[in-house]
Amino acid sequence: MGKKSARASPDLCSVPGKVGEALTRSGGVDGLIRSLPGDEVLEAQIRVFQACADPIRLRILAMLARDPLCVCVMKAVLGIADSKLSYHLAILKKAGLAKGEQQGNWIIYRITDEGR
Amino acid sequence: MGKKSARASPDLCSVPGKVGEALTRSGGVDGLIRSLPGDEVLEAQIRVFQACADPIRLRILAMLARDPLCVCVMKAVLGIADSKLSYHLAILKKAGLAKGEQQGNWIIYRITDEGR
DNA sequence: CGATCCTTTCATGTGTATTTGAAACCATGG
DNA sequence: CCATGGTTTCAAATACACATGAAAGGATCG
Repeated sequence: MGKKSARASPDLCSVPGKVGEALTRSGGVDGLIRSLPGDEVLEAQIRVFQACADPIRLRILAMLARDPLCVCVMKAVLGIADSKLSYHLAILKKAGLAKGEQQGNWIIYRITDEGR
Repeated sequence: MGKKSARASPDLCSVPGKVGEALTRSGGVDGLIRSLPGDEVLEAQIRVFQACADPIRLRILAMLARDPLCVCVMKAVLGIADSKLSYHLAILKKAGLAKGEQQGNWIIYRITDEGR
């Protein structure tokens, strides 16, 4: 029994020849499902891609790739409000692309290896 | 006049020594602004990152990286509605990460070099 | 301690991405 | 030409990311 599917197999009775062959080679629909990356892996990747999907954040990364900078300089370059900048920096931090380090009165941000 | 800035220079009179040196080396705030990527470049990058920032689309790319597939197989693997799948495929196409080619009754999708 | 500068948090408003189901489109076979 | 299976388009509902200004935190210096 059950040579075809664990998941309710929809009308896959007929697919183009080449696709069918490749599909069989990959272990059928079930094999394909198993070969996909798990949720945790996906979430980590998405956090990075999502973090890079914004013009302000890309500009921040471009700046930090040159030199570590404090928030006030980045603010001057980007011409945006403090809170806005802080919001984007937090996203970059959570994605592991940048990190900030307190130095006296300032916080110096630098890009991480991952971010580069 | 204007040795300091085209853009209204906010209080950059005092930044931490190291940051100040690096900033000078990079041509000051204005130099930094000029060194940033232009809007068109950013938009293209964002389209790609944005396209990758979704679990369904990442799974689609993972599948297509193995073999070209028709929509019906992807639908079976992902277990989502047709229209939803079509929506995500359109985004991947627009970002240049995948392309579809009509073959008889089916449309075979394959990953592009960029997508890989 | 009080003042000041740098930075983050909060609450709210706004727009854009995603979901969903119905309807339309397209190619094939009877 | 009509019926059918595969795929996309459309319009309306929902969710989520981003923007904004006010308020709060933290460190330094007098």
